[in-house]
Amino acid sequence: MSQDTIRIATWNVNSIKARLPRVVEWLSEASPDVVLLQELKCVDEAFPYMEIEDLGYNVAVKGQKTYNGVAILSKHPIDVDMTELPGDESDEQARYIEAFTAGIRIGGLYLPNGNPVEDGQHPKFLYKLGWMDRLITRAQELLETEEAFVLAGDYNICPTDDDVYDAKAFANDALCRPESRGRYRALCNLGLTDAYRVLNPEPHTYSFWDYQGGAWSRDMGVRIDHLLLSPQAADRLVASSIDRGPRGKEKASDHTPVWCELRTA
DNA sequence: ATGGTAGTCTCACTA
Repeated sequence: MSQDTIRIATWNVNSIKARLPRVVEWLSEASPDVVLLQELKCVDEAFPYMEIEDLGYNVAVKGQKTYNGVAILSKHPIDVDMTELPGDESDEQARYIEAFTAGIRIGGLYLPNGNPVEDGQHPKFLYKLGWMDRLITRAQELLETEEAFVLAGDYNICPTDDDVYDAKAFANDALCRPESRGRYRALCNLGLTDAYRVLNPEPHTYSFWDYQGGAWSRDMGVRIDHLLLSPQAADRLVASSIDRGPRGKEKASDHTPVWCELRTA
């Protein structure tokens, strides 16, 4: 007996233009229902709509020149609700897109890296923390609907020391700082579930490996790409995994896809 | 080892 499910994936591609062959290849073989992309590094008009739509996906893009940029791909129609995270009119970075598709609400996000931390007062670090506060507020609003939703993307957060290859070396990194982790925990403590971790308890499995220093071949990575599920979505969770395949290819992104599978009802 | 690599309107910045 089979049951209806949808698979939702997140992947920071580090330039959709440079990564297009890898993305087309992976979509063709993995065929997820919904895909959240980050770091497009292109404006809306430069997105390769045709190549993606030819694979059977609808596309919603929030792009930006050179930096950032997020997209939602879906085999179902996409009803876009917002293309920026509420709470700061002056924030012009393309890091958030939220839509209803495939019967579920989905927020795709590219959370600021936040380095350098310096004394904890560097503008890049403070921007990260402020952005996380706004994400917590948005999650609270979504939770009031009591509906299934997914907030997924590149969180630029290692939730615990089990999610980084060298905890000591990263102790003062914005990915691991207590201010960053505290806000991630606050988000989870609202009632959101880390889809990968709840089904995969073994420590030291990663979603990002730096291009430098042979990090991939030495498995020196961090787990920073997450799918957080509302209680109603978590009740439907049947599987979640990290697909390491794309990271080992030529001209790979430094991130690899993470996905979860939810029952549709 | 103040390095290393990749991407982008590059000689600088972001990650």
